[in-house]
Amino acid sequence: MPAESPTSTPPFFSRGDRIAVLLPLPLAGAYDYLCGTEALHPGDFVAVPLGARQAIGVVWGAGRGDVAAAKLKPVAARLAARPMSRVTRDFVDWVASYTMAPAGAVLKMAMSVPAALEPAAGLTALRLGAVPPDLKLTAARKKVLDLMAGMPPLAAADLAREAGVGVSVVKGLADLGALATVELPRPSLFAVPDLSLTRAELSDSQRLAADTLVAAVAGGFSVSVIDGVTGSGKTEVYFEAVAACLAAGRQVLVLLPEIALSAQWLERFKRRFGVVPAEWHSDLGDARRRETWRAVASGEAQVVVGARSALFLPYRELGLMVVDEEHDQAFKQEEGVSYHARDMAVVRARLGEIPLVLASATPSLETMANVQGGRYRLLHLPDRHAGASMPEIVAVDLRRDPPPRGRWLSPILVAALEETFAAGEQAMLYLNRRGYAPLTLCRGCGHRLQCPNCTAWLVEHRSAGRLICHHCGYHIRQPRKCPGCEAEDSFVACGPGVERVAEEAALLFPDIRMAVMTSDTCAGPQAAAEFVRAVSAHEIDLLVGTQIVAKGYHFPMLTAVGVVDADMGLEGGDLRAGERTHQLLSQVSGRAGRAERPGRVFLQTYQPDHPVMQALRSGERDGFIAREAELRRSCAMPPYGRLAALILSGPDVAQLEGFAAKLSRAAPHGGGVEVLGPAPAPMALLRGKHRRRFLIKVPRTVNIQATLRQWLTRVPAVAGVRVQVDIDPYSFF
DNA sequence: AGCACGCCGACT
DNA sequence: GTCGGCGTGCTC
Repeated sequence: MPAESPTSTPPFFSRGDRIAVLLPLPLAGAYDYLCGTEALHPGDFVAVPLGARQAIGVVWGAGRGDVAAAKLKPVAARLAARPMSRVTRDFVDWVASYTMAPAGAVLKMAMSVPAALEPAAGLTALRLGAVPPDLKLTAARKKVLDLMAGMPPLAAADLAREAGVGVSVVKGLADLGALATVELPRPSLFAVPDLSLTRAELSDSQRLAADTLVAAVAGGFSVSVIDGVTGSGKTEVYFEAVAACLAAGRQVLVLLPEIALSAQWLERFKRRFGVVPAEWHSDLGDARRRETWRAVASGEAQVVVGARSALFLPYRELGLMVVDEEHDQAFKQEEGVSYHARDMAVVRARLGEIPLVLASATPSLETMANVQGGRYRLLHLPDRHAGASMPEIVAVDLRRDPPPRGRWLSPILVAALEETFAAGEQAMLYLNRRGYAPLTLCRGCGHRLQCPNCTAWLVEHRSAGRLICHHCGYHIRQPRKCPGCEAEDSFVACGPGVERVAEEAALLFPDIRMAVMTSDTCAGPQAAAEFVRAVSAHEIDLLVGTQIVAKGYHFPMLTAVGVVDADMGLEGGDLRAGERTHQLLSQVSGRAGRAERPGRVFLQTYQPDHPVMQALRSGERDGFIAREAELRRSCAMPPYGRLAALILSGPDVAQLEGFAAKLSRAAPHGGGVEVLGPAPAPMALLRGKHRRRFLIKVPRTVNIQATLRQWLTRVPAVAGVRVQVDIDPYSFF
C-alpha cells in the first residue's frame, strides 16, 4: 500500500534547503528554489515566484544546484492539497523521458485542474440565528422563521422554496442576523457501487476468464488480454475484476476510446453496480471537473471511466485499470505530448504494482506480440453469447456489380436493404467520410476548391451550406463563381460523404425513417445518447454514419450493415492500414445481428480478394494477424522494431528546408538505424505552417530516445522552426 | 505558458 | 513626438 500514500517520511526539506520544483510549463527541467519556514516533502504542491508572477508547482526533490545561489527565490507557500503521490511523480518522469517531452509539459497533464488544489468550498446553509427583538415580523418572514424552528440547516434557495417566499426575504433575514450562515460539507456526488447486486450469468469460458482476473486483482502488476468477438461479453467478465478490486477497497480506472459515446457502457455499469461511475472527459463542466478531481484524490470516487487523460488523475489508491477497445487509435494522442494511453497504462500499472486488463475483439499487433512473448496473459472468449451467431459477411465486387452512375449503393446492397425494411428490421450504412462530397471541382476548368491553410480539399457540407476544411476548420459559403474561370454554377461534387449516401437512400426508400450520425450531427454525450435511444426504440429504420456508429453499440433489431467504401482505409501506404481496416470493419460488422436475428454485412469493394476482405469473409482473424505480423517482422517495423517521427514545422519554407538539410547531414546511421526523409509531411501545409518529416527506425535493442537526443544536439536549433518528436507514430496522413 | 522587453506604423 | 503592434526570449 505505501506506494500511493503520501507519507511524512524523510527526505524532507527545511528552511534554507535548495529544492527542485517542477512547474507545469514546457521548461527544460525543474527549477531550484529555497525552502521557506515551512518544512516541505517531495510531492507537496507549492506556490513559487516565477518572473513577475506566481506559479503553482510540485516539490520534485533536492535542488540540482546548477544555478547561482543569488538567483534563488524562496517558496511562497505550501498548498493544503493532498501531495502528489510518488507513483504519479514517477509516472510523470517516465512519460516525459519516453515521449521526449519536457517533464513540465507532462506535469501539466497531471495538474490539469489547478482550481481543484484550492480547498473545496463548503456548502453555505442557513440556520436560525439570533432574532433581533425589533425585527419587523412580516407574514413572509414568519413563514421562514417558523419553518426553520427545529430544522437542520438549509441552503438559501431551498429554504425560500420550502417556505414559499422569495429569496430576498431569506437574504434579508440573514443580513439582519435572524438567520445565521453555516458551512456544511458538500454532499458527495459520487455514489458507492453496490457489490451485492446479482451478477450476470456467465458461460464457462467467461467464468474461467473472470476467475483469472479476480485472482490477478490480488496479485500486483500483470497484464491480461481479453480477446473476444463483439458480443462475447468481455465487459461482464472484467466487471467481476472491478467488483473484486472495489471489495478490496481500491479504486478502478476504465479507459474508453471515446468517452463521449459511452452511454451504453454506463448503462451496463449501472445495471451491474447500481450507480454510475465518475466520468472524466473533455466536455465536463468546470465545477464537475473540480469535484471529480478532488473525489479521485480523496478516494471517494471509486470507479473512474474516462478518456486517455484520466490516466493522469491523482488516484488515492488505484488497484486496477482496464483499457477497453485497446486496439483503438483514439488512445494515441498526437498533439502536444504525444503518447499512447494503452502503452502508458502498462507503465502506470507497473509503477503502481497493479493489474491491467486490455480488452478487444481485434487486439492490436503490439498486444498480440506481447502475448506471444509471454509478457501478457491471454484470456480467450470464443463464443457470441446468448445464442446470437456471427453475421454473414458478403463482399460486393464493385467491378461486377457497380452502382448506377452517380450513385454509391450497389444493386445487391439496395436489395438487401429492401428485404431488411420489409422484415421490419433495421439497417446501417457506414462510410467514414463526413459531409456531402470530399472534393468539389469546376466542370469548366477543373479548378478544385482547396483549403488555403492546409494540403486538403474543402469538403462540401450541404446541410450546413458551406465547404469546410476538416483539418483546420476553415470554411466558406458555397461559391457561385469558379475562382479559376469565373464560370457560374459550374461546380460538381465528386465522391460520396455520408450526407450524399443519406440523400441516395432517401431517394430509394422514401418511406423509411433515417438518421445521420456523424460528429457534426452528434456532438457530445447527450446527443449520442439520444441517437442510441431513438435507434434502440426503433424510431429509426436506417442509420447512416461515420466512425462513431462503429463503436460498441448494441441494437437488437439491426440486422444489415452496408460498408459503402470498404477499401477506403487501405489507401495511402500507412503502416497499419491493413490492420486498422480489419479492426474497423470487424467492429462495424459486429453491429449486425447481435440478438437472436442473424445479421448480414455487405462490404462494397474493388478488391474482394484483398487479404483484409478475405479475412473478414472467412472469419480467419488469427491467420490475418499472423500474416500482418510476418510482414512487419520482415521489414523490422513495429512491434518488431522501433519507430519515431520528427516533424519540423514553420511558416518559412526556405528556412524549414535549410534546417531539414542540416538535420539530414547529421542524421545517425549504422547499427541498424535508418532515417527516412526529409519528406514533405503527409500534410505538407497544416494550419498555415509548412511541415517536413523524418522517420527514424531502429532495432528493438536500440534506445530510440537516446539516438534522437544525440542527433538533435548535433544540430543547433533555429528560431522559427518547431521540432516535434512523435515516438511510436500512428498517424501517417 | 505568461509576461517583459524591443523595435517600426498611425494617432493626439 | 507618443501609443501600441506582436516577434523573441526568459523565468530558479
